[in-house]
Amino acid sequence: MATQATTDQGKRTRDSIVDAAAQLMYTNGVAATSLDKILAACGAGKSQMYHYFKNKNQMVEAVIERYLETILANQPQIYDLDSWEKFDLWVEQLLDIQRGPDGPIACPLGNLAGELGDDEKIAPLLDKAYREWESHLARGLETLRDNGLLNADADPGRLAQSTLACLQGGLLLAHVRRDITPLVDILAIAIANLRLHARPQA
Amino acid sequence: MATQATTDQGKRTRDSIVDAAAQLMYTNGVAATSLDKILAACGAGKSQMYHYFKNKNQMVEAVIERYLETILANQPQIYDLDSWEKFDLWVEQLLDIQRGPDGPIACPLGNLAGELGDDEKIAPLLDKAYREWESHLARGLETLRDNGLLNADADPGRLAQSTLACLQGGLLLAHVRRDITPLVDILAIAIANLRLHARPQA
DNA sequence: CGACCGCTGTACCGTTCAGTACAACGATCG
DNA sequence: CGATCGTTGTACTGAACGGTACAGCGGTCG
Repeated sequence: MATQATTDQGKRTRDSIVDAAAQLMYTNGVAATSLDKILAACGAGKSQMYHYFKNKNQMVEAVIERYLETILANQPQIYDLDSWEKFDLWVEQLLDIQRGPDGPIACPLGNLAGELGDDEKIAPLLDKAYREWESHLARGLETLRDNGLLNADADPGRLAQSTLACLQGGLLLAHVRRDITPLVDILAIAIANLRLHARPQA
Repeated sequence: MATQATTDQGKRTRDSIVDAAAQLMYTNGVAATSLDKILAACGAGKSQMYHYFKNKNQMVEAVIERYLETILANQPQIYDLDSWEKFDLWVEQLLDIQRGPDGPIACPLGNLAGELGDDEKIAPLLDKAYREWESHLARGLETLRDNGLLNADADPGRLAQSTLACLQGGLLLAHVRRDITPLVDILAIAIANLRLHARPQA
């Protein structure tokens, strides 16, 4: 039980289960997403699901990983933050996604954080996912600092944390409000706050 | 069915049901909070619950109202924002709550927004609650503007929205992380952003 | 005092849930 | 060709779910 997929066929099956679960849980929440609905959505059977996952909780863990992968894949600019202009581009990339046809979309990690933030097992995994996300921002800021674009006494980790918090709040409010204005505004604030620590150029 | 409470006894019963539901739903999420658990927690019977509420969904609506009331009651300073110092006090009040024994606590509205943000019935109610919360901040900023402390061209509504977004993001991250640092930092950013629009004093 | 009505207790219903049991498929490899 | 093993289909279980039915309580007021 809870075996790892070894064949290509198995990997495909496992992946399609996680995909279906990720989509349904994003839209309806974890508790409201039954295993039967997931399996119906991807055409798999229950024995397959319990072949790859010990239980529903372990599937949620896989879904969290999937969320993080998707999030980072949707903002490739985050891997290339070596100038202030790149940070602007990163923000533009985020906003472009939100301006897409699916309207303002929430952060799937944030959704889970709301529902499962007090779950002793899940909360640390969400924290871990957020930290990885944040680490890419921190690395960008370190690059800026190393290139003399950021003050030496600025704390990249803490600035990255604040920037992520801004993003989360903006996404949450934009989603509930069905309007990206709060996200646009708060990202501008986040970037302006970062630039407060810009090193004056010679 | 779904009658309004008329006697004091009835009001007490209804209140205790909403209280129990609010607490359990905050901790475990809406879907994971069964009616039986709620009723067991407050000692009421099922007939009582269905006497005051049409169904579980309508109870969630009552819980949202309760959340807003509790939130505002916990930050009375929000009703008295007529100087920049009062904004600082408001932030201090928020942080004091978070430094309390229950550790970093999430925003109950934010929790529901994560789980039910795509629910056609619930999302507008959350939006409405957030707007009322935000309106108190906006009114404070308008007061500042009328008193010549805020630039005339600043938009109190939009600034209030950004401030609330900061607060939400900070609360979310602080809760998942079990550390209020992100909240402290982002509230400082939020206030600094507001003060950017302070009118230079003569 | 008796009819009314807001309130309460309890037993019950059909459905859905997470999880289990178990047999069988099909490719690979000795 | 037959054993093995990753994989899959189907049928099932006991518990928990939201919601209903209905009788009975206990004040108030005509």
